[in-house]
Amino acid sequence: MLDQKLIRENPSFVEDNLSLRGKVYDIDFIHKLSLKRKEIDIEISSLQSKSKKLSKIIGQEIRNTNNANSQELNELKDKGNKYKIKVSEFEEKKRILDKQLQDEISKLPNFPSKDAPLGENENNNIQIKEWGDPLKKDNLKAHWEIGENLNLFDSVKSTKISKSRFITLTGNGARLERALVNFMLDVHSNNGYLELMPPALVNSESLQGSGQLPKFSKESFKCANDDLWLSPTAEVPLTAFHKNEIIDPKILPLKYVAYSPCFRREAGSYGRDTKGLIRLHQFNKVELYWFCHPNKSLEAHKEITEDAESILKKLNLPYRSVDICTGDLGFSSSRTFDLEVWLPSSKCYREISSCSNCLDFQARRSSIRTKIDKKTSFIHTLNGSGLAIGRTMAAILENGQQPDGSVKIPDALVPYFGSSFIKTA
RNA sequence: GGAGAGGUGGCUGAGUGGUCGAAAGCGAACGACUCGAAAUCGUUUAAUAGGAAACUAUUCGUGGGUUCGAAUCCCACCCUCUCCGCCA
Repeated sequence: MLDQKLIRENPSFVEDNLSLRGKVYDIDFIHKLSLKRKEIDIEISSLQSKSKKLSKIIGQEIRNTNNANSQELNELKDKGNKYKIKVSEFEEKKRILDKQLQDEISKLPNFPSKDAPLGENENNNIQIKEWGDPLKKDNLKAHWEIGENLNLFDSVKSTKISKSRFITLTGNGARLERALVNFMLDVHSNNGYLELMPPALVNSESLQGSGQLPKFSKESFKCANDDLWLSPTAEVPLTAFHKNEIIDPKILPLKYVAYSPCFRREAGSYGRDTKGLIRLHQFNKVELYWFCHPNKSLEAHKEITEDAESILKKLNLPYRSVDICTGDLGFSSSRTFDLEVWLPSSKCYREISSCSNCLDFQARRSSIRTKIDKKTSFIHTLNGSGLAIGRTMAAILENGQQPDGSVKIPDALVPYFGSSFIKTA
C-alpha cells in the first residue's frame, strides 16, 4: 500500500515512480478523491469540536440547576441536534470516499527500487551471478521421464483424484520430497531462523495484507462457505503473523522459516509446463521471511538471498541469480533477485526462488510497525523461497541422472534421504 | 452443532450516561543516588488523521441505533474462552 498522504501531496512523484513499471498509472482520480476527503475531514472535525463543547455546557448546566428540562436547555439541545444532523451528512460522504480511496490505492503496486534495472519485461532482467557447472550433454532425460522410469510420481492417476496440474508422489519420490523439506528447514533453522508451520487456509484480510488481493483474486482458490482461501505462498500467513502489531525494535530483525503447501490456480498459463513438477496447482515450499528495521532492509535483502542460495550450493545444483527489471517486478516488491536452477534437459535456467524486498509496502497494508526514536514507523518485510521443493526435486533428478538410469542424490541430502542413489526397483 | 462467559493502551486489569483517551500495576525510556550495576526514588510513556506547531478530531472487537452527550444503554455481526456433543 502506498501512502495516501504522499499521493495527495506529490502525485507526480508517485506517477513517475509507478511508471517505472512500464505501465501508465492514473493517479489523478485518487489525488482528487484524497483532496476532497481531506476537505470533508476538516469540516467534520470543526463541527464535532463545536458540538462537543456544547455537550459539555449542557452537562454542566444540568448539574448546576438540577433541572434537565428548562427552556434554555431545550434550546441548547436543539442546537446540538442540528450539529448532529450536519455531521452525519458529511460522514456519509466521507465513508463513500474512504471506501473508494481504499479500493483504488490498494490496487497500486509498490514503487520499484532505483537500483532495479529498468525494463519492460523478463527479457530485460539482468544476470548478476552464475554458480556451478551447468551440465550440457545431449540426450539427457527430462525429469518427468526420469520420474516415470523410477516410479517417483504419478500425474495420470492424480487427475482421478483432482484434475490436471496435481501430482501424487510415490515411493522414493515422496521420500525425496520429505527429505528436501527437512533438509531445508534444518539448514535455515540452524542459521538463525525460527521455524513456523502456519495454517494453509488464510482469510481475505491476510491476502490483502501481503498484496495478493484485491488484484489477484483469480490466482487463488477460494473456499465456498467461508472467508478462507488456500494460501498461494507462506508469505501470506507469515506477513499476517504480526498483523496490527508494534514490534519492539530490539527484537528486530525477526527471521522466520516456514514449510507450507502452496496453492495456485495458474490462470492464464494453459499449455505451459504441463508435464512434471514445474507448474502445479499444489506444491510445497520452504519460505524465508524477515521483519526488519526500515534502515536495514537493503543488507537484509542480500542476506536472505544468500541464505536461499546456500541451499542450492549445498545441493550442488548449478544456478544463476537474476536482478528482476522494473517491468517484471511482482506487485508488492520494490526489488527482486530470482534464483534460477539449471535444468539440463531443456538447457535453460528455471526460477526456483524469488527473493524480494517489499520495503514498507506489506507492513503498511498489514499495519506492522516499530518504534524509532519514539515515533511509530512501518517496518520492512522481505521474503524469499528457500526453496520451492518440487522444482528442486526436478533439478536433482535432471542434474543427478546417470547413464544407467539411476539418479545420484547430492551428498548433503543423503543423511535425509537415506541412500546415495535412486535406482530402478 | 447446543449452553454460558467475555473482548478496554506494548501487556495485565479497573471503569455501567457528562471534565474518561480511560485508574492501578507490569514493561519501557530518561534523570537522581552509585566507581559501576541491582534495588530505590522522581519524571515520562497509546494509535490514527489533519497541522510547521499550538492544537483539533477519531478510536475501548466491527458496524449500526438511542441521546445534546456512549467504553458504559439497545440491535446485528465477528472473534476468544469454558462446559456438553462430534472428531484426528
